[in-house]
Amino acid sequence: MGRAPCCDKANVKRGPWSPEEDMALKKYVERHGTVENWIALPHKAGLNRCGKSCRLRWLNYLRPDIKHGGFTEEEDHIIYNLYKSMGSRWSVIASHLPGRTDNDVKNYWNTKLKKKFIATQTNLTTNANNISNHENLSSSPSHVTKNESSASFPSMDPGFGHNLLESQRLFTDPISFSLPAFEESSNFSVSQSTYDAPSSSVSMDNSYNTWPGSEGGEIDGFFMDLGYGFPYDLLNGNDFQKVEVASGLADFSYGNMVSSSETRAQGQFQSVTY
DNA sequence: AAGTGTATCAACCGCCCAGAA
DNA sequence: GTTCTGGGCGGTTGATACACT
Repeated sequence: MGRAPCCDKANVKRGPWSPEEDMALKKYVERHGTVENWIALPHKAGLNRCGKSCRLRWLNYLRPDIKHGGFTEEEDHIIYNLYKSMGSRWSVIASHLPGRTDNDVKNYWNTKLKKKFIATQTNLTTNANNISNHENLSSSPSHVTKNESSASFPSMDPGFGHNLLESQRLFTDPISFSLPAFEESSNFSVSQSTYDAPSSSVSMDNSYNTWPGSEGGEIDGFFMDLGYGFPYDLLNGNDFQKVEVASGLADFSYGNMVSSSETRAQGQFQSVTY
């Protein structure tokens, strides 16, 4: 059996709402507090609109507690994490973001965050693919020129703390960034730290808030900073359980955050002499 | 300045589900 | 138990703005 349409689509106005229509809808809802029957509302409010359209207009635009645009970094992180864990359940995701609607979140994801997500995934894949390139460099001459390194080294993923243009720029210009600062306030522990640089032996300082050699401007590198704050960064934006440790690169484990001894994230940094 | 491509976002479409009849 | 109805949701479209050539 077919379903009866909610309204006579041929005889209702469609398209953008006029300020007068907005006013009429707003007045009606505010006067009645709640709407018991959206289908009946247009007639009562004197609107020549489909009831569903009225509901959508109210929920997504006219509601007084709605926030428009200007998503914060924190909101980005929440959306990203929830999307990773539950997929495109926009209404559930939106319920974690006061003042945001499912439509808003959905649009924001589709137009902006998805690109960041794809960039992240692509970058991680590129990193993995470049590992062998990097290993090959260990037999290269000790000084790596900027051009050579651009061709051979993976780029830094700038994470969600950076805008997309910056992400894209870094992606194609892998040695133009500075080392990200480590924060001390994490449970992160370094189980090993080895790295065979073409020109020198480099290891991570065990206090992990400095990158040995960076002061001299000779070391550049990347870390899988996905923007959640270290070390949470490395747990998200990638299937942490399945990341293979890159041989010959820095190798870290997160004993306090995961139980599996096999669970590791990879980090790597490169030596570049300008 | 004009034409074209791209990004953004409001709005619509159609399906699913729960509850009422 | 079946049918009908409205609410809710995710996917998609289309108009507009903006950027680029």
